[in-house]
Amino acid sequence: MKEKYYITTAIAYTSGKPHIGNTYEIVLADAIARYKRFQGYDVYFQTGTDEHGEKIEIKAKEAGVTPQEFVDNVASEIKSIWDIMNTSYDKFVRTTDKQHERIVQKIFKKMYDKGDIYLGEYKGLYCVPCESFWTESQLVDGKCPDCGRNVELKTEEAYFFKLSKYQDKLIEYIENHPEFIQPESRKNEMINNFLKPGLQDLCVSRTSFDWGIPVDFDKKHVVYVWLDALTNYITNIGYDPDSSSEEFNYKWPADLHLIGKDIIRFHTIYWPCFLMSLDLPFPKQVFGHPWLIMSDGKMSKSKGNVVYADDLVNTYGVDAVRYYLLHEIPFSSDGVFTEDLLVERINGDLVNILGNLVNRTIAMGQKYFKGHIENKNVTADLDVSLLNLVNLLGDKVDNAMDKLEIGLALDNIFEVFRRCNKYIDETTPWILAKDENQKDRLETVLYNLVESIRVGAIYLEAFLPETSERILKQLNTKDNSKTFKTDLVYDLESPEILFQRIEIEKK
RNA sequence: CGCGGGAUGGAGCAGUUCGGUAGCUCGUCGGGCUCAUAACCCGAAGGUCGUAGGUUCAAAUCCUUCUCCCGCAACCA
Repeated sequence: MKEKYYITTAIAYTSGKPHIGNTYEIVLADAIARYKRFQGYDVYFQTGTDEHGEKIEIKAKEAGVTPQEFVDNVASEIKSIWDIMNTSYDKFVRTTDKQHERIVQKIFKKMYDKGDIYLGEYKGLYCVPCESFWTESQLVDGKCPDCGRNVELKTEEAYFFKLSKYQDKLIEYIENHPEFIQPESRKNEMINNFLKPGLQDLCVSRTSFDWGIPVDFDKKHVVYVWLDALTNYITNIGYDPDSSSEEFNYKWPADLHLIGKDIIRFHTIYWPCFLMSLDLPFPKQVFGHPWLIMSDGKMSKSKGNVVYADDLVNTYGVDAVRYYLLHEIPFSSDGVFTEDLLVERINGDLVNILGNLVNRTIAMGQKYFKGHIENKNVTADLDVSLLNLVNLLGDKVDNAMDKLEIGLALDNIFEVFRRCNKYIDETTPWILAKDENQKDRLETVLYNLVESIRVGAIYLEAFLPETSERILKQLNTKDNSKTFKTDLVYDLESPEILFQRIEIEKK
């Protein structure tokens, strides 16, 4: 029986089209999900959209459509970008799904009955013309950051969740489970900034707008933000406060919540407290990934430096963009995006190292043996270091992926391709080809190359699925073993360019 | 003194847990090769490892000072 692995992305807020930075998360999750499947796990990979809230209500009004029409449009746009990126999610969930709404209402009721949710008053600094609440720190010179006018203290009836009730248990859990929050530096932020000073109770309903899930026993309230959004991780796999499904018991707890570093607080404080209230176990790990930023800082519409994934894919191809995202963004600090760097990675790694290697190897196979390659076992000492490297690849990539070091995993795979290029120079097949007595040695050399490339391509699947498939198709093999085999027989297809060089003037 | 992370050849990074020849990718320069997408392979130059001090036979690595950069500091997702 395969072990299950439940991975999620955060659900994307449907306020507009996601840019390349927002797209990073789904690609990262996809690489992890694909790799886990490759390792034999029974993977369930969930993503989706967060569709309620005042901001959406306003945007819809501006666009002259109903909120539902608005989110339908944006959700399908988001889904299409996830598909363009060739991501292998198992389920795309939406917070406007009827099933989700019904269970959220039951969860709210259960927490209320238990005494974890109570009716209180939300006090905030309110800007009347903008109809918005602000916090002290958001104000600019004590005035509304949007319109610059004065704000007033306003109170609104609201339901609150008793975060304070659970904070001690949460601190204890986080201290005892260092792997829970990744990267670890984020753990300190949570403990020092929020948990140690003491948690304030969280506002979980609003009466000032309508676009949300109604509180069924108090209809003028809608469920506010996090209780609606975070619960998507359980409502879509069969959780029910009365009786959860077998599917739920199998899948929960999630193995990994992959989220942006900006919402770590909600996932490592609010979410565990909600789960304690429902007597459910915590997700095993929450990874707050860094961002892809532009050379002049964070991507934003006001800066006019926004880049979209679909545009890049149209120009450079899906695997080139995936490679860039997965390779260039470090584990714990932000990665920078420039088109020059993207082109450099494409030409340097995908074209020169990988594409050219596959091309020259297959071309030689065709030229010298009409594509038919067997292992003639005429070995030499210098073969050993290539074969060793290939056979160590699995451990290295497993290791890197366990630590969520995706860029390192890719480096390990490319190390094999680099080594293959070197092996060609070491063995000089074109010289062997001139000597009829060396024919079997030549075929052995080509076999070693083809087989090494095959293993590399097998490992590439999680990261560059399309490229992996194209390589294996050119090698014309169905064998998917993860180590160097000595007894395969190849009938190579004709060589085909994997990645086209990007000429500088083209950009 | 709010909390935390970081500063390593031209660029981007690894190495710091358990002190002992400073490593990788790109770039530059020189050479080799010609199977291949002017790709590939080899070699060289280039670093006071932010600053000042301390511990030690020995410090990028341990301790302390200072400087600079970044993240977080609660109901916006």
